[in-house]
Amino acid sequence: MNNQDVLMDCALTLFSQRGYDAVGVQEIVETAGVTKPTLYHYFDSKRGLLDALLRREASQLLAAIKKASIYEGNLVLTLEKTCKAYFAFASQHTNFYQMHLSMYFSPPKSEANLAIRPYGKEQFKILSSLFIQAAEDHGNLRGRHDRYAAGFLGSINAMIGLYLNNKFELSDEVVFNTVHQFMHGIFS
Amino acid sequence: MNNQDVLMDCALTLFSQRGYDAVGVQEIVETAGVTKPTLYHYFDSKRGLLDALLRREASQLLAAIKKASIYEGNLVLTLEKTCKAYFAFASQHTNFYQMHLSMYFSPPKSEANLAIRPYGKEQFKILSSLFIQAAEDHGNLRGRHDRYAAGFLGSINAMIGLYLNNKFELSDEVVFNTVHQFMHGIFS
DNA sequence: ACTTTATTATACCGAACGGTATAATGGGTT
DNA sequence: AACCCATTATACCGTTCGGTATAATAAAGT
Repeated sequence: MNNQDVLMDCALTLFSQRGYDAVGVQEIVETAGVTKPTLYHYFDSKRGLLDALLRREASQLLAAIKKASIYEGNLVLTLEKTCKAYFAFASQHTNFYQMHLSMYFSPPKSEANLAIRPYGKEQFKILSSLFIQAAEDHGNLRGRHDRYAAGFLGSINAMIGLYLNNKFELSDEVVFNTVHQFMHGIFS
Repeated sequence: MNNQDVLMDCALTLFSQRGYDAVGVQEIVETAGVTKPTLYHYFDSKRGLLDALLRREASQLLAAIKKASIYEGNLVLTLEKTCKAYFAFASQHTNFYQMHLSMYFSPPKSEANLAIRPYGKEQFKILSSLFIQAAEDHGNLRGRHDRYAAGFLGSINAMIGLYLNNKFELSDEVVFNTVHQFMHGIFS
């Protein structure tokens, strides 16, 4: 395993637990067992390390969501696939999803938020376009794709939040419940 | 206006835009037009300033939610009142709600998260108990109060997130839609 | 054996960090 | 006028911040 990946892995662990600002470069390189110039050899700056980390991880998330959210006429099925993709990714990349969440909601002018914004926009676009496509078959959805995308993602992240706090597992049952509730509400 | 409040207001503005870690004590006192010892006279530390700020603002939010979420037999009505209380507070305390959101999702061992955790727990307890009470009238809700609390709060915060990004206003129509969608799904 | 090239270690930079010691203020009370 | 006391200003503490200059090292190619 090369030092680039070791550095990114260590940075990911530290960032996900205490945040980008609170973790110093010194601590990262000590954890990785290398020295500072090594870090600056691979990444030009602390921010460069974060960007590389996002490129490596967030692109995987986006690819998974993009693939899962292809609409083929069955909205429930597509939402379930998408929700499942989120849950699977969050389970397999727990640290990264924690960091991703914290960056997504971080203050608008913070370094972390500026770094993740493009990926957030992209994520939102993917979900929005899903609801736009679905609105062609279900006219009563029309014109609300932004709200639906935000609401659906909010529901998913609420469940992942519970998972990250060890409240429960992200089973297929939770996938079903999340989507079913989104589609039909809590009563049915 | 006394310097305590001026300091808290300035800190709030700065924290909400760039985050607790990224804002130095020096910048806070300069913005407030005072000097460092003044800050340390009123608050023992930077963290003490944050705690005082949370005491002042978050307690208002909790009080508003607590009052709005009293269940009196009509779940839809109670959820609408609660949602409206969130929206009203977020509209009137934009900066604080932005900071509150970012702290709520901040890394689990970050200073910000440790500071807001008790308020987060309390908030969650208030919403949970609402669904527990409602389950006495609606048996099919039973045993899922955690998921409902998280999901409802997630939906609310998703809308407030859109509002904070200037996507739209938090009108009564959005209150109705948010609650209605939570209760009956996106189709009806 | 020699050179090249990628990678690493040591030591340091100025600036900003959170926090504090000391003493000068200035307004109200007696 | 004398005093008190809350509040403030100046100047500084040691530490850590992100970042870098210089050179040693080690492996690979010729």
